[in-house]
Amino acid sequence: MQGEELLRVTGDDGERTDAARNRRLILDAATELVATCGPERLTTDAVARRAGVGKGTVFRRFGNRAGLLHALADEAGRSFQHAFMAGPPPLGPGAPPLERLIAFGEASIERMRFDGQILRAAEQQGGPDLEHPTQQLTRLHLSILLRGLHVPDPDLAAYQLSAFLNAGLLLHLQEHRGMSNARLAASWRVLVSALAADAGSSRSSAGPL
Amino acid sequence: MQGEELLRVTGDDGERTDAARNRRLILDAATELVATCGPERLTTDAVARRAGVGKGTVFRRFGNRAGLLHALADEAGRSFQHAFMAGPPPLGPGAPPLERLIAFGEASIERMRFDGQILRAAEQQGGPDLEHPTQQLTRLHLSILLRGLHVPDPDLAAYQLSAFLNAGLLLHLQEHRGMSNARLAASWRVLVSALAADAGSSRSSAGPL
DNA sequence: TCTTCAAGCGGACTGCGGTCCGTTTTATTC
DNA sequence: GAATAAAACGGACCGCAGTCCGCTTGAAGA
Repeated sequence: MQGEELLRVTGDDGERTDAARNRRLILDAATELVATCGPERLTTDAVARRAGVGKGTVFRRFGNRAGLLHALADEAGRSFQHAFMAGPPPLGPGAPPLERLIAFGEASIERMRFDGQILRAAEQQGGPDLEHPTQQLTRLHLSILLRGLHVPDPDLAAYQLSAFLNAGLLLHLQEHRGMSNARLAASWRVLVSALAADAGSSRSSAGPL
Repeated sequence: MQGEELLRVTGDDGERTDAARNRRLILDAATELVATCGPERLTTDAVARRAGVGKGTVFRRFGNRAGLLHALADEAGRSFQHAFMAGPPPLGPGAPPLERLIAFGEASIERMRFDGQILRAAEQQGGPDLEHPTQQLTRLHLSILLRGLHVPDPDLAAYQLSAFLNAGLLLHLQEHRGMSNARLAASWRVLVSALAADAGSSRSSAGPL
């Protein structure tokens, strides 16, 4: 009967200390297992066993296997996020939009070398979660740059462009089709340059860029 | 010791008659079940039971659940394939490449209304199979049209464009983001028109289209 | 410190995808 | 029609994702 909805500030977040500790244990265990056997062999049983927690705890913290993989992918991608949001140009702020877009694509393609496996595993587990915060942030970044180029429907164009940058496709082209990063980057450059040129020319009939 | 590698022609294909009969039984059973409960609730056990065959038979014929879903999707998409390969323009042959590209995108977007569910289910089952014959045919079609527009790397550009036309993305935009088919089609038109204009202008400095 | 109870915990349990292997069917040859 | 070998069959079996529910822990108020 006393203040039903009382606020408990226990850790950094509204998370109990044992819960926070277990979250870290699980993430660390998962990271080790991925490093050992690759993401596709990562079983929730193994993670729970290695972390010394019950299986239910893994699912409580991360919802499902996809959530766990996304959490791992996010940790891996944090430095990339920082690079395009606050790092040096042309990837970070300071360069003109088209150059930043080109740099973003090139960096995404390069990144597959390191994070591709985990990103693909996260994507393929139950269909890519297009509304995951990381995905949203990526698209927000793209749409701002596209708006800077005066592309007609930048939000939707951001979906289009990020569809091409997904890990499943890029890794496939690199591994199974043997395409070089240079070739992938060139095609990306053609695509975004075409969008930019088209938008520029339709805005003022003789737009130079 | 007698002719080890002897050729047996038993049915239309190199398939035994019981095998062919069971393939049809399984496909019919799966089609009915999909119509009843939707593709995501389609279990291989249920298909086998309904078809009156063993579970092993389902897997022998179709490899896995993804294979079965792809087979269903292919049946559903056969008329679409025919439309863009041999139907009336602008989707079929006879119209200029840019118009056919635009029509192809519009038709793909419209198609989701009918085949979207199955296509998405097939995609999401174990990651989209980019080298599935149907996918290859789609990209071949796109790359031919793109080559007609003198786009630099048409094979790769076909991958880019078909990435945007995948069912998971289109259905998400339609259902979860409430985007109209008109809006999706408009953005598609912008994209391919930009590619065409860019390729045309770089080929001859004052290309009119 | 003691009480209270929401939050967290964990492992047995369920359902489904996929495999395995002994049995049956089919087409061919003699 | 009998023999034969390959192909197909089917259901018991296995591994893993995800759920459920009774038990434990830890934070807040008294």
